[in-house]
This record gives sequence, C-alpha cells and structure tokens, in this order.
Amino acid sequence: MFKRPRGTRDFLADEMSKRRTAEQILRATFESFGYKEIGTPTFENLDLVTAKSGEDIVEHLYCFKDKGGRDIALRPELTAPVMRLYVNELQRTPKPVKLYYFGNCFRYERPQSGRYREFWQAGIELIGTDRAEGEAEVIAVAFDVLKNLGLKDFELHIGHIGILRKILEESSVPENEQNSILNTIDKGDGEELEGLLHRLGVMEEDREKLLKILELRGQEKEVLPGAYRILEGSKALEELKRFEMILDLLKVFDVEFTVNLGIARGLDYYTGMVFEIYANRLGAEKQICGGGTYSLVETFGGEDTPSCGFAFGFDRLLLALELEKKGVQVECKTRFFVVPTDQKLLKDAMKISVIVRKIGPCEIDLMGRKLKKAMAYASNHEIPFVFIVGEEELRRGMVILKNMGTGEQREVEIARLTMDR
RNA sequence: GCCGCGAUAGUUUAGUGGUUAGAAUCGGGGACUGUGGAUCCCCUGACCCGGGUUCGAUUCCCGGUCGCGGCCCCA
Repeated sequence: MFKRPRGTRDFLADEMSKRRTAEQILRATFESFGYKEIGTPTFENLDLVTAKSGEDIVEHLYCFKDKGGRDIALRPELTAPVMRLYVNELQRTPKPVKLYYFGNCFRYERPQSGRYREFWQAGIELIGTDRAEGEAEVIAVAFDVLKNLGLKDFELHIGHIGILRKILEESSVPENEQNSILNTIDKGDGEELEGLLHRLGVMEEDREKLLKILELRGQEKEVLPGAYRILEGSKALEELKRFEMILDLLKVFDVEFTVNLGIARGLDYYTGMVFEIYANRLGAEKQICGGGTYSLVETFGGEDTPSCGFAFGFDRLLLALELEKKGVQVECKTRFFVVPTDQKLLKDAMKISVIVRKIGPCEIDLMGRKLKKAMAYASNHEIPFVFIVGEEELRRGMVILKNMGTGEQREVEIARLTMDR
C-alpha cells in the first residue's frame, strides 16, 4: 500500500467536477474585466523565491538541488513568478498589463483545516497604473468572484498601509524599521508594538496617532471622520484622501466592505491599499483572499512600476462554499448509454454508440451485463437516455430510445440518429 | 517547531489480551431467459507501521506515520 505524501490530496470525480466548475467561474470573472491568463513553471530557481520573501522562508519551502547543482524550489505562491515573467517579457507592452493565474503551489507547513502542502491559488495582477480606479477595480474583481460563486458569509476588510507608512515617515522612521513595525502590527501583539515604537524613538504624538488609526474598524461613515481628525495636519492626510477615493469608487461596483486600518499584511512590499477577505465559517484558516498595492517589479530587476493584485486560496474558497450550501453542483456528463439485449448484438450496439457519440457523451456496457443490470448501471449513474439495441428492431433499422427520467421510450431510426434532436 | 484527539474491509463502524474480528454500505455474480435505485441469496474485502511487555498483542506501553482540531507561521 502506498500512501499519499502528507498534506496532499486525491480528488475523486465528483470533487474534481466541483473544482472545475468553480475554476471556470473564477476564470470567467477575471476575463470579464479583461485579465489574461498566463502560466509559469511549477518550480523556479530558489533565489527568485527568497528575493521576494527572504532567506527565512526556505524552512517553509519544498526545495532541492537538481542534478546540475542548481537550487530549485517548488513555487510557494504565484506573485513572484508573475513579476519575473513581467520583467522578462512584458515591460514594454502597453499599460496597464492585466494578468491572471491559476495554479498549484507548495509549502512545507503543518497541515490543518484549510491548509495543505499542495494547494491552489488563483489571482490577478494589475501592473503599470497607480490610480485609484485600478485599485478599486482589483477589489471589485475579488468581490465579483465571490458574488458569482454564490458565497454569502464573508467579510471584505480594506486598509491602507500608505497611511501607516506616512505616519512613521513623519516620525523619521527609516523604511526597514517601518517594515518591522508593520510586521509587528500584523501579528497583533499590542505590547510588543508599543515596545518597538519606544525603542525606535517614535515620538509620543505619532505613536498615539498610529495606535489610534490601527484601531479604526467599521463602516466607512463611522470610521473616516475619526481618521481625518486623528491625522489633521499630518502628511498622511493625503494618503487618507486617496483611500477615501478608492472606497468611493467601490460603491459604483456595489462592493460591500469594512474599513480596517489595522491591516498591515506584514509584507515589506505593500505600499498602499491592502485588503483581506475572511470566510467566517472556516475557523483558524479563514482568510480566503489577500492583496493590495505593492512595489515588487524593482525587486526582480525591472523598472519601478506600481502594481496591485490579489490571490485567492482556491481550496479554502471551496471549503467555505461547501460549508455554506451544497457547494458546487455536480452532474453526470454522460448523456447516453447503449446496451444490447443480447451479447450477440454487442458489435451492433458498439456501432450505434459510435454514431450516438457524435450527438453527445455516450457510454456502452463493458461488463457483459444483462439488460436489467445494465439498465441499473445507467440509472445509478443518472444517465438520462438509454439506447436499447434489440434484434427485432435492428432488423427494421430501428433502436429503442428510453428516457430514464420519465420512463417513456420510443423507437428511432438508426439512420436518422445524428439528424434528430 | 509545539499541544490535544484519533487510526479495524473501498466507505461508515461494532468488538476483543487467546474470537472463524461482527455489521451496514459499496463492489462482483445469481434468482431475473428483452427494460431501472426494490427484495432475497452467494462471493470478494480490514485490525496503519516498527519496537516492547506477554506463553500469546488487533487489543496494553513506547516511538513513527497519517488524519482531525488548535498554537506558531501564513509570502
């Protein structure tokens, strides 16, 4: 007996069918906004991954030396490969560049609910514009995905790291220190954060500002006036105005959201708007989507270009759907089943199946079963139509077509099979 | 990396320090010879792996593996 490697899954037919259906909805949504699919390798050079996420993540990677001694990593996410592809191939294409991807990723993590070692991500990257309408569109695409999938119980939280960075900048905190502060914010440890701010010599006034801003969470109307008050006279005010502009545009798309200025996403490359989507029923791993405005092109050797994007955790998305309703619909793809009344008519039945297959997916009994058992098979598999090939009908060039839903049956002319319907 | 719970046919499970390890369901066949998930009958099929305790371990103990939930992490 061979077992699956830890944290991997087999997908049976029904599940695979659901996954494909959901995948189609994601693709259609991305394409409805004009994003084009791209593909990148399943493995990349290790340094691509560490360039984006640091040396420490090697712990969480599937990586190895290949036979040529190269350090290789199975991709742990898709933003870095897409950025590499952009820098390699697309820097000179008309802006904005609108890309989407769907693919499996690998992380060496302890598996738990909604977390696997091989998992699927789907997302978009909008490269080359830093306008509010671009940022708003990116959020709208994510929201549309959920609407089109029929997911109901989720929360979309939007924040803005630009505001936080500006406050720190005013307090003369250098960028790398900003990053460690944002990291600490992301962890949600208030004491550690205060300690860190002290150590870095952030002035009392700015510290208060920051902490107050981080607490702001709720409906736009309730939160924004407070934010304006806190940031009065600050350089961060400009960022706040920009944030408001994005939120304002989101109303055009009928996107429902919660303002949450405490989102830091803990990543050094985020520069402006950031958002996360949570499926409340999922438990510990409830974040199904994350994204924002970032600056990464330079990291991969390109000319600094503003970008914005997000990634969905596809597996979690399906889990959330499954918990909410019946999930995604599964139906039998086979339309027709052909069965002879006697084994000596097998060849005739096979010939008919060849003809019928031109009309739609068609199966034929492969077990040498008697009519009754074959009918039971078709019935069990919810195949809607059965062709019964009988000796007497065959002599007249006819075959019986039975509708398994209604139980009705009639004779049809074999010669006309592909013409009817 | 850490904590808790678990592991018996494909699936859901019962049970035991010495048993032919029981059932349901699924699968295959038959009763049914030209018509459906019914009924009845037959068949196939299981104690996660390694070590220890013991005359004897599927059962008790330890370790591993895998699963579930959580912590850390989450690009």
